[in-house]
Amino acid sequence: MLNDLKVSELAKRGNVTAETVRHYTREGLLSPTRHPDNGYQLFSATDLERLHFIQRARKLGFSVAEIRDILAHADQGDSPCPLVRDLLAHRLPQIRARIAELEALAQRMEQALESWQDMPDGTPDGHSLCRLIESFPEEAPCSATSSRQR
Amino acid sequence: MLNDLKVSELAKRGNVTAETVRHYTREGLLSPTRHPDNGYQLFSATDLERLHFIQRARKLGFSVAEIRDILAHADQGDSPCPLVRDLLAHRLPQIRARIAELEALAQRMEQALESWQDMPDGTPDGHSLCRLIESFPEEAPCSATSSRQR
DNA sequence: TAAAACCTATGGGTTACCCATAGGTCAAGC
DNA sequence: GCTTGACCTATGGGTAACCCATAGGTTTTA
Ligand SMILES: [Zn+2]
Ligand SMILES: [Zn+2]
Ligand SMILES: [Zn+2]
Ligand SMILES: [Zn+2]
Repeated sequence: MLNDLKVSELAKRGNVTAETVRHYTREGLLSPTRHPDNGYQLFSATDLERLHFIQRARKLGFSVAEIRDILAHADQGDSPCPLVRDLLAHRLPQIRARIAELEALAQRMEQALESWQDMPDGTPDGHSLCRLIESFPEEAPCSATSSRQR
Repeated sequence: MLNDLKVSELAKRGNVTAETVRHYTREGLLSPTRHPDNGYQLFSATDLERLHFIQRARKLGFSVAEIRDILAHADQGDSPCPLVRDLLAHRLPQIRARIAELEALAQRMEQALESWQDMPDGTPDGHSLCRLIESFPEEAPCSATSSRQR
């Protein structure tokens, strides 16, 4: 059996850093026992399965907090499936919106670089700090690029 | 003249919150004087121009730390234009890469939701926590969604 | 037996703010 | 003159998912 893995051993098998394993443990996604003599954390084969599960869920965009909730449901014998479907269905349009924001930002950046090709470097005077940047409009207070996800 | 604005007055004119003005001040982008009697921060018309400049730069994707550097160059009479061009040229491909990551994530999410339509909700047993999530591969350790920008 | 490699816990850093708290200041109305 | 509310101040904690540094104990290896 694959029992009694130490932190770095579990990390190696899961292809993550030991710090990541400790992080998931701190956040309650993994619950190792302790070696009675030295206090080292001991992970089981089940924990390795959980780690693989966590990685799959992370790759689908679930947050660590959400995965903790999903695992808590499963640990209680309660089906997490409705929660899982709901979380993903709600997150997807947010990701799409974030992509649209970043696409708009990238286009502003490209337009800036392009229009700057014809402009010489300038020295700031009393009212101009950098004509390159000032040549761009500001309109809405940059909420398009700074809004948080979720 | 528009001198001697208090925090919330400058914030209102710049269409940001007072907290944002304080944040920029803490970070060294704005340098208000102090009212000798009550210690209130006093912003000038120049600070309002700087705030507008900051917002234009934020909208082009510059970080607060980068804008502080740009302003420092300008304050020393040194042209920030080369720095500005360089920062944007380096940031753009990173934004493009981030967009590609999020696009890949969105497609995984869509594929998951689609394939889940045919799957019933399940109850976790000893080895399956959630068959929905487990029906998806893991491969690379989810670096595609968790890698930091910059 | 001593060094190398590993473990522990704690706390600070990352980004661009937001918010809560406690206490001082100012304008207006009574 | 005084209360009330709106404003100001400084401090510190929160966000997401980790990474890293430190100090000290443990295990393994030479
Ligand atoms: Zn729940
Ligand atoms: Zn499920
Ligand atoms: Zn510089
Ligand atoms: Zn310039």
